[in-house]
Amino acid sequence: MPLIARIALNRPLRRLFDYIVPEGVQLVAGQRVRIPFGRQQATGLIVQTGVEPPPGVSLKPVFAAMEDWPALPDETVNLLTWASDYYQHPLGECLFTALPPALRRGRKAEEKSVEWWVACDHGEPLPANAHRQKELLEWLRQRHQGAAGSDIIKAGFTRAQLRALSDKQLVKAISPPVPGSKPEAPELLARRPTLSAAQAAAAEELASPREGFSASLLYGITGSGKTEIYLHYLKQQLGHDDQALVLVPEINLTPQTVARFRHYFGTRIVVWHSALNDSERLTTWLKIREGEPVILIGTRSAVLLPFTGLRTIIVDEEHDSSYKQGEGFRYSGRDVAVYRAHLNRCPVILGSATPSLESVYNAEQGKYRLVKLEERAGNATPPIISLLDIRSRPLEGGLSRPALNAIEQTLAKGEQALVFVNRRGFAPVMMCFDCGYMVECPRCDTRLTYHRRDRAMRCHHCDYQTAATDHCPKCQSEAFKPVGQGTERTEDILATAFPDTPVVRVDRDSTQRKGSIQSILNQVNSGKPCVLVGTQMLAKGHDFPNVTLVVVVNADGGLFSVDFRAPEQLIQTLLQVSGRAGRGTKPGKVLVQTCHSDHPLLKTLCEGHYLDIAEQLLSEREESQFPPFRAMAIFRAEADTMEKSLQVLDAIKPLTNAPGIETWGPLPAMIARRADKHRAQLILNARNRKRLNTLLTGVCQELDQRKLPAGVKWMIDVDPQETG
DNA sequence: AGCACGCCGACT
DNA sequence: GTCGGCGTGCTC
Repeated sequence: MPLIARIALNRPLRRLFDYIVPEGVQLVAGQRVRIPFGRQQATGLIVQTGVEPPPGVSLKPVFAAMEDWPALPDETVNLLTWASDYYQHPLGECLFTALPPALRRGRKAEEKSVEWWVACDHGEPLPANAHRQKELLEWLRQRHQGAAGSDIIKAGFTRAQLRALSDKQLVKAISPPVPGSKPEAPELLARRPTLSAAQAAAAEELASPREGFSASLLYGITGSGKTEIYLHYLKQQLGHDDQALVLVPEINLTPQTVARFRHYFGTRIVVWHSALNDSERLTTWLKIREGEPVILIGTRSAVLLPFTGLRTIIVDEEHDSSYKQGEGFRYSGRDVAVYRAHLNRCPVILGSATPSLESVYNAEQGKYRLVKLEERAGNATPPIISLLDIRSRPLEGGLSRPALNAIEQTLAKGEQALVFVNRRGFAPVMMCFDCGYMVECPRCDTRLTYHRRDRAMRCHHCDYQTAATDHCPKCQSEAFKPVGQGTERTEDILATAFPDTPVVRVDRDSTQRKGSIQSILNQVNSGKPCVLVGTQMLAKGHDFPNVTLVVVVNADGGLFSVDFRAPEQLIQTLLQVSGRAGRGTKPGKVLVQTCHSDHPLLKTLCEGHYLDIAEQLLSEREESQFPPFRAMAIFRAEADTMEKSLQVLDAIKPLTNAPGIETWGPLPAMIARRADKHRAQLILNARNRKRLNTLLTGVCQELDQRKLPAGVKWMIDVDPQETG
């Protein structure tokens, strides 16, 4: 009786495949194998061995194991098996997300051997005109250990120069020195962040890894210094052989953040984010897999890496919606982190100034330990927030007279102002003032956004873009102008109003070039009066000590949205951006322009205590039976016609008919057509999460067997972030 | 996802 | 008469 192994492939198939384990081959769960699949070859991951062979299928044998060790340790296989079930995503695709791209594609699990060059003592003389070769030789001599070929190129030399030196036997390639983790300097190891009394008290309340699993919600107001607490915690609690994971939103993973951690932990800090190339990913992945005691700072996908000695997880800005993957394997990095801490019997710390309602609720339920830090570090005091009703006030570039006056006064005092344009709902579009036409995307149900810098109109939902025109494309009228607040227009108005002051725009367009964010930060950190204009990006993380005024151009975008999360997100954004004011010694002021100054949500915002607002929002969620009081999942469908999408969801709807589960829809998505796909959704709202999960598993099984109309793609989104 | 098999339109 | 379009079905 041959041994049978059950294998997962990186394919969108909700099933596994069985293979014969050849005589003399040892296979364990998590191991990578080469297998025949149809008439191709594929890389598979062993899920189970010693299974009953399925009746009536002739099995093929595994070609070979790709390593004699499991690429994924049991812990990681267990984590992803859970996640596959929880998020209803095929196991194979889930498991493969824990591999670096190189290993997914079937490459060997070893680093490409680096060519290492050293200078020789003797060799042929250099010609007098070979200046660069001479410089390269000098450069290499300086580094007595030698240098990797790639570093030589990075230093500005060329392959040809290296080759020329090699031909003259002035340099030679040797095997690279063993990197070996050299111990950090004792003085670095001894560094400790200095904590205020309030910070120390909060740090004290966090559970130690020795206590096994615990989840702490660190509620620390903006500017309270949560990072110092993380650093202190890791210094205090992490053993020398332990691994730790620090999750951050993509936008927060800046060189400054990493440098701050490196100051205390040196080379123990490694990073994981979308900008790494394949070989950097492989190198870091191998470190993690080999159990090197690193502290990994990473974005969402870092939570899936094959750690073997994980003893602490920190999720910074845990409320950030970018922790939820929006396509494919739609997991929440934060929620997976909590489950992983559970698996590892280790602590997880969720930090935020504006925690998600889910986490606040879990704290109330006693599932999370609530640790509060309500004092700003240093002498800073929380900013004063006030509403500025702009009904029937003339606006210039979105700014009212009182707001402009406040900016003027701030600048006159030698301080800095920040103008926040909440783009959600207010992007500049080109409109004809004669016929009312607004330029639409040909592939989506969206309006094109006007970008003045390059006179282009772009769709923010697909990659469509076109040149802006002077006339209305419909009626040829010349009364064709951008309307709505964009950062560029606001920037213009401010530049005109304050001609002697630098106006700095911070958004995706202005920071795309490498290093430009740094020059912006340098300008701001110089402390000289200036006005910062920007979107989301300004709300995150950065410390601008001389900013004492924040103006929110329009707060109303999220007030009346159909999305049940909109009010929470609005408040979080407003408080995060407010937190940019008064972080130094001078007090901060926040002006929120709105047409609804009597709106209860905005009124509570001014009273400023986030947990009270969260309480209010939670009672609204309870009343309308939304998460976290109910478990939610969405079936999404997309096809070349809306009819097909709706038809598939109509077919799914009766399958979801179960006690304790409400089904809403199907309805076209808020943006019904996106990149020429017509999208619809069916919302499931369940009293019990386990029952919902069981139901979804059954529905998926049924749908996999049914023949559905061609060309329709359906997917499940568990704990959706967006219900539009 | 790939990839092959299969059945209908414009070409050497 | 064939080359090739992408619809449908299968992969242990």
